[in-house]
Amino acid sequence: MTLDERKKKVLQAIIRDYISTAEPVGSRTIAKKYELGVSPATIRNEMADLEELGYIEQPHTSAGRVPSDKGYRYYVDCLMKKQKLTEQEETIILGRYKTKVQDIGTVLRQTNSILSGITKYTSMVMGPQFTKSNLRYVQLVPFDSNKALVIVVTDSGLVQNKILDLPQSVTEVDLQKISQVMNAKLQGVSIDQIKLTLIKEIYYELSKHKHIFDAAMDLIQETLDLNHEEKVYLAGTLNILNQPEFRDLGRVRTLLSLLEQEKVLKEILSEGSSSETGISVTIGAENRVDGLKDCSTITATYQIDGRTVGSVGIIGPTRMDYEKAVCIVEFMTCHLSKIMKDFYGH
Amino acid sequence: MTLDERKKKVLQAIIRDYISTAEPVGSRTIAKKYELGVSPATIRNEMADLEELGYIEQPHTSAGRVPSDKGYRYYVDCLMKKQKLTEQEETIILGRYKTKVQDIGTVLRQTNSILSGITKYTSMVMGPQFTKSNLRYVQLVPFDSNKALVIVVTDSGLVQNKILDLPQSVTEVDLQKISQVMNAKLQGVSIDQIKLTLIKEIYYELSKHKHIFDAAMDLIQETLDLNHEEKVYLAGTLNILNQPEFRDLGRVRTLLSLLEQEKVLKEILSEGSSSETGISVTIGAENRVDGLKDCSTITATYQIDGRTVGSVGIIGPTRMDYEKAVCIVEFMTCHLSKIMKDFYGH
DNA sequence: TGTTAGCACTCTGCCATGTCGAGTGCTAAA
DNA sequence: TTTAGCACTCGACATGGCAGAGTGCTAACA
Repeated sequence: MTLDERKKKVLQAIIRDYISTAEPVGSRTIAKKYELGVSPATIRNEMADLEELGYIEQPHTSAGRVPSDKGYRYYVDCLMKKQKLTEQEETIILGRYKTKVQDIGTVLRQTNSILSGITKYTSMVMGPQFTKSNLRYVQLVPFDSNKALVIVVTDSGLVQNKILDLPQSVTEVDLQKISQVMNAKLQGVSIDQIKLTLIKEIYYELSKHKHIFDAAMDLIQETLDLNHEEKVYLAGTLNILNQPEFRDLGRVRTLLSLLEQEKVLKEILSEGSSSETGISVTIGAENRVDGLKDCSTITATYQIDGRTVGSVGIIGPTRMDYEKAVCIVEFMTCHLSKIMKDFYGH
Repeated sequence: MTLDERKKKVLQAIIRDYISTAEPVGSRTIAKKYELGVSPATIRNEMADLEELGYIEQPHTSAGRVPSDKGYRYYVDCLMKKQKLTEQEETIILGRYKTKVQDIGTVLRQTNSILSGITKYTSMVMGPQFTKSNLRYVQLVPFDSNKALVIVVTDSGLVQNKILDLPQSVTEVDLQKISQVMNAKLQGVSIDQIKLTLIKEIYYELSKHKHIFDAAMDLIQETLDLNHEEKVYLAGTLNILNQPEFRDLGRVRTLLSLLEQEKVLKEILSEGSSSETGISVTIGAENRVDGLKDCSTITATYQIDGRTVGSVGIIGPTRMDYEKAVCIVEFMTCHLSKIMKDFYGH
């Protein structure tokens, strides 16, 4: 189903115009603004064809045309030219990062806020997955007479902590000992795998210290039973209020309450991870999440050591500036990968 | 400026009615719904008086009356009866808490979400202030060949961490030593005070270890230069979309973008901390934050060991159900104080 | 003196109506 | 195949009339 040159041009003109004005676009406008060298009447004929093929739609008789999801899809796949950010835009973005990388959460938050600020859409960033990281360090610290604080650090820089109840008999020295054994056995192992195999070895090691054995095993179990949820950062939710398609309060509510659910954000972001090119555009009804049927998302992943560890995405109306947005998302993920590389410096 | 009995009753009826219907209330409605034993005409006279005194207002001629800020203030101070939650409501609230307290952030988040869920307003919770807590434990952990992770734990259960660059010469053993010295000297001291006096002692202690002295001092400086911002949790922002006074998108945008700024939230919450009773109601234009002039806030503080460590608040339209809301906020802070007490168990 | 009934008046919200402009589809001519 | 012309459709907007809610005022009443 390939379109002839002129149809492509008309479709492109419609989409470009609609993206920038948010108004149904008529034959006259196209003839005037985009120099196709033909009269409105001719364009009307082309438009009738395009409508029949499903690339554009008419909100009602005697209104202009509006791109359909299929139209956007064609645009994204075939018509859109891949842009590059200008030198200037890149420096603006880079300038917004605070200088020093001190912790990974801050970097992700910054990235997120820059992304939503530049694109004017809503953006999300998902951090490295805790369970897929390797354990770097475990420490049990006495907290008060009958509680201990557990700190688990992964090599992707994530730190998790929680407080455990401590059996009476366990002393500070015992905690130290347990920490040591765990570190010795578990360092460098991925959090995922720890539960399965290695605990036996710890059993063996600790069996030399009979008096705390039972208590210790409970503690280790609890220690590793951490909150495995990876965090999703969200920014620029209010940007949707500036989109004319969200002048309706009901819609705003629906979308915002979707965005409050981390589950949904993860679902959106997981879309991209399957794609080979790393960047993925989902348009309107292609979205698996109900209630996002008139939104589009662009997602991409970032890497540490070539290993995909997280993703980044934006959400906007289907009338999104795909050309620009794709290019910004791409730049941000690249840069994020680069930061990670510098930070973990191999 | 004390009102006679009947005026009080009329004002109370107007406010009650307006709170529940959000419609300007007329003399007829009051005469019918609230049994004052007089005719609408009489009530009209009373209303004219009340309007002259500034307790109520008329949106336009031939509309009913609406309470003014002054009217609400009088209601809150004099007319409102202090309610108590029913047994049943209390069990519902308590039931929403997940059983085990594992970390302080989770407790605060839960409290927040319960509060906004029950009141149907937007709620905020501010955690213990990091700088006012006492240091419980510091640990420098090697992260990779030239970085270390610092973990600082306070006795209010806050954990902060960040990554530092490490000078070449410092070994794992050195880090351990530095941690030890810091723990020995700083445990139990409030974060506020650490910077001022105690660092000298550490200087002295570490001067025995000449070879790492300079590096160590830098590290300690950096360690203590943590992010001092206390976190404010926000929940139920979308609840405002259900309030008829926010049917207007512009207003929604103004309010939501205010709520995105942590600074503003802190300003709101700080209101209450000056009050003696612990609970504080701010109505409409009383609000210092511009853009909150047609909102009311109710804030209260919670304690650990009788020491005020954080606060809790809700934001709603001035047409807020003060009676109910005050009572819920009060209950929540009491309960929060109780949780804290159990948790830190003295 | 306080309370009430009655009445004229005002303002909003709603609906029906009419008009204007934008845009289309169709047809016939170039 | 392209274009000009024309009739038609639909939404946006302004207008006017009407109903309903509520008030303020006045005069009568207890």
